[in-house]
Amino acid sequence: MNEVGNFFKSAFSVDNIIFGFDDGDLKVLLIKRGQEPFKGRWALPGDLVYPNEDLETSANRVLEELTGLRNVYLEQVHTFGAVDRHPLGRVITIAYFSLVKISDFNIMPASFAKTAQWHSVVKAQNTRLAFDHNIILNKCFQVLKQRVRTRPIGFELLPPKFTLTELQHLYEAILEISLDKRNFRKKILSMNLLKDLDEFQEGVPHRPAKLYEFDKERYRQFEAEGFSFEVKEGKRKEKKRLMETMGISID
Amino acid sequence: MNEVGNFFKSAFSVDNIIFGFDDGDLKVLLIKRGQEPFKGRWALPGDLVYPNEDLETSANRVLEELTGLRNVYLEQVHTFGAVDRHPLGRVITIAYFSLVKISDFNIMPASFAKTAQWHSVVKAQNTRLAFDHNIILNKCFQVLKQRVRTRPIGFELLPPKFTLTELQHLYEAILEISLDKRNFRKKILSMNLLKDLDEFQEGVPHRPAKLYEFDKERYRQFEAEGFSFEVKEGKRKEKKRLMETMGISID
DNA sequence: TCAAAAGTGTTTGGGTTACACCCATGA
DNA sequence: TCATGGGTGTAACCCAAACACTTTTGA
Repeated sequence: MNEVGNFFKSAFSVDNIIFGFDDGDLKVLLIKRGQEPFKGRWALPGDLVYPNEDLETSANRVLEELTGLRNVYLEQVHTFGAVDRHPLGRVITIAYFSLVKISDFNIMPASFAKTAQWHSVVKAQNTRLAFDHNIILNKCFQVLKQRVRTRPIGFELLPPKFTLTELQHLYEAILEISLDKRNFRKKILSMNLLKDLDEFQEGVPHRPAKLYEFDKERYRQFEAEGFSFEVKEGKRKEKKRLMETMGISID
Repeated sequence: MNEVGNFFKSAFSVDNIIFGFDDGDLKVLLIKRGQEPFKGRWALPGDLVYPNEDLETSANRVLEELTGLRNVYLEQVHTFGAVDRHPLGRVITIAYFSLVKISDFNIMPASFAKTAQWHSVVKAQNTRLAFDHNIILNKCFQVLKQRVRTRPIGFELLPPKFTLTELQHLYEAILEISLDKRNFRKKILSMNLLKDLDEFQEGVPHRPAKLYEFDKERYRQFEAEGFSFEVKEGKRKEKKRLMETMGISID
């Protein structure tokens, strides 16, 4: 058996499903494979895990090498290990997803564009990706959907300042449902996770919307309390869930 | 050693966190390690994944070799891969949890008792287990807690016929909260997942409770529909969540 | 008759849902 | 003045939560 054959006898990799939001659409960052197997196909960015590297470190490295970004939201989703998932040997892969602000990508190096490209998640799901990456993408999207209902992580995908409508469109894109504007605003604002900046959009051909900022401090506070908060007066519930549902309950 | 050789030195295993319920207490099946490292310590059952074996197959094998049981609830939870988690080399482990009926263990082989033993989950958490198994157990318990709120899987831990009180105690043990009897019964029965057997407990020193059976057929139906169901009359919600919360919302 | 657990209904409040019109801006 | 999206309130309903006494059985 040759070198490559030995190499792939048994190995593990990470794949990092990088989600972004732009143009009212949820996107995923894919890489065009330059070599076999699956040369020319789009694939999820990933790499073998280095011997001296924790899994999460590895997932972060994949992200940073590709985008230059650090300290983004990262979550382990699932490990895929079907015997035949890699044509060259036994490779299991640990899938993570990241949430990034596409606005940060303005500073991307030129070399980037050659191989990496944002794709609409829905379209990518209907494209034949390399390896078992369709399955992985589906699973990550499904977990993202669920996560967004129970934790206020949507902000990770938006620029620092955003409007409520942008936020609503984000939730609609992820959940693939439409939400009622008034109810959405009531709920989001009642969470007290947004700072009203008293600034407004500029250069829009309509009434400019108010800009908000995510209150990271308050988020950390909620995080510590498991995303629920004390109710001041009411004697009914001791704690109140922070999110849950965020609209109509369809899974 | 060269790069390739380093990659080759790694291995992956599965650990199967086997939960059971008995005596009003949530239990986990642990193994006493017979050799180094961690000789004499309690550990989660697990094994290296065979080259020609899918991960889930491997987790099922660990369960079957230990207990003889097949076709039990099994779910992948998380993959642990800290560089130093195994003293003998780089071994990442994919953690699964299983839900079994302890009543099935009456037929266990005698050899079983030597090494495997049920432990209260809470006590096990406060015991120093082998490797990073405390972390793994905690994570699995946490996921079980969450899962039990959103899917009717509690039945997997009970004998085929059970009383509503037993079911309530199960939920209380998993969620580590106390539940209101009347509200619990209302909610559980409203799900229509229980068959009233019109049978009763025997030989108990008090009024015998009615026995119920889990309606597997209806469960599969719900599963297909994503654990929500159509509401007949009401025009407010098209679909209604099946579970969620099951009591007081504390995480 | 006593202990022990089974079994059972109603009220209340908070949160989710449904729903429609006027406002501010740039073109 | 027109098009475009921004922004706002209220009523109905549903469900979670709170809560206590009677019943049945074996000892």
